[in-house]
Amino acid sequence: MSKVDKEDIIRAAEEVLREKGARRLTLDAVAARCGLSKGGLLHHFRSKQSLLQAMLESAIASEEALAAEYAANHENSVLASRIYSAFALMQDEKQLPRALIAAVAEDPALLEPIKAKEAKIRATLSEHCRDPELALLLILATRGLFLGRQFGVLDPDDPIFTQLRERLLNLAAELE
Amino acid sequence: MSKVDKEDIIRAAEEVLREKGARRLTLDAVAARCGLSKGGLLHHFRSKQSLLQAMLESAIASEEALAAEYAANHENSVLASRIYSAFALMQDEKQLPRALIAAVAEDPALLEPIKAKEAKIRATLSEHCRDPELALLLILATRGLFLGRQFGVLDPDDPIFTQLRERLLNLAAELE
DNA sequence: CATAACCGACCAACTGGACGGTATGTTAAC
DNA sequence: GTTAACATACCGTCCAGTTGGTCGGTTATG
Repeated sequence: MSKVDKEDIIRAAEEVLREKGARRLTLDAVAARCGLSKGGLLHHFRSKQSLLQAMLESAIASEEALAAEYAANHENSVLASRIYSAFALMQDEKQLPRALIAAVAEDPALLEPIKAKEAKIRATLSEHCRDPELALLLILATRGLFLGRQFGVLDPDDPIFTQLRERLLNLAAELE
Repeated sequence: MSKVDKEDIIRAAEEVLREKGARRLTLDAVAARCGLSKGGLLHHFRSKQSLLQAMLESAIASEEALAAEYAANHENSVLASRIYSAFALMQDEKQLPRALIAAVAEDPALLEPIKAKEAKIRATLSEHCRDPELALLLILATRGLFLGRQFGVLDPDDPIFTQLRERLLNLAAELE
């Protein structure tokens, strides 16, 4: 049996979440999913909350890394890098940050870190973009797509994802 | 004691949802909230799922009514009416359609009607707007705001709500 | 008109299962 | 032999849904 680490558990939790919905994201289900007993799972995460927190942090870190990578290769891309990272996160089926849904369902207070990050991004936009309001609008549209996909309201294969990705990145380029 | 009807129960459920989060949206809590026993509640809704379904339908109906009202007073406002209705729904604290969150948490399949409505709106946009892609983008930005607020990621008093509302409606007017 | 039959709205008590968390091993590495 | 990484077996709670009944009103009947 292959060793299991926290990363594996987070992946497993995301899969359970995707397949069964937030309500059925149980410790038993996650444990079973990654071939662990519940005791073993709780050895890695002391409580369900701490697992959810880790899921959120993992999602944020992924997004941050993707944005940084893009920004490193493109000048003046504060806005574009955020759009890019959101789309990249979406496409990566393995690391779907559905944690959002579960966190909101379980305890809205878990969203504090997201709220903080949100404020930071907006501050940066105000500084670097000609039209911060429009810039924010593009970010919001991206999030609309993002959440629509996470929620299953939009078909993941819908061509609008690639269409709007291009469009949004073009519009972003004009703003910075 | 005042009679209780389905509408009252849906309101009560929305209040519980807003105050305690999706995880604690229980039949007991809803029953207590509207001064009913659980048995009485289940007399009106045969199951929790059917209550959630009704909550969603109620939210959809509200949105539809608001959009229709706006469209009746404005020519060529297929897009604008949708933006208007979303903002109006947001502002109405009594009828917050948090049902979305609860539904996703409980069973993603409950979102089918929303998915269907979504497709219909997009079809209409394609027909009536000069630039359907951009129109959809505006809708998505609106939804980004909407969900951000529902999730508690955005502060309800944030001035961007009114700012972006104006901006979005102006942009919409240029498209149709 | 009286009353029996019925019905919708509602309640209190309960059941069975799910679920988060704990307590207590067991095993293997260092 | 101590610690990390698990497993097994529980416990207490919460919760959806069931059951069996009450009570007020309406309708049908004689």
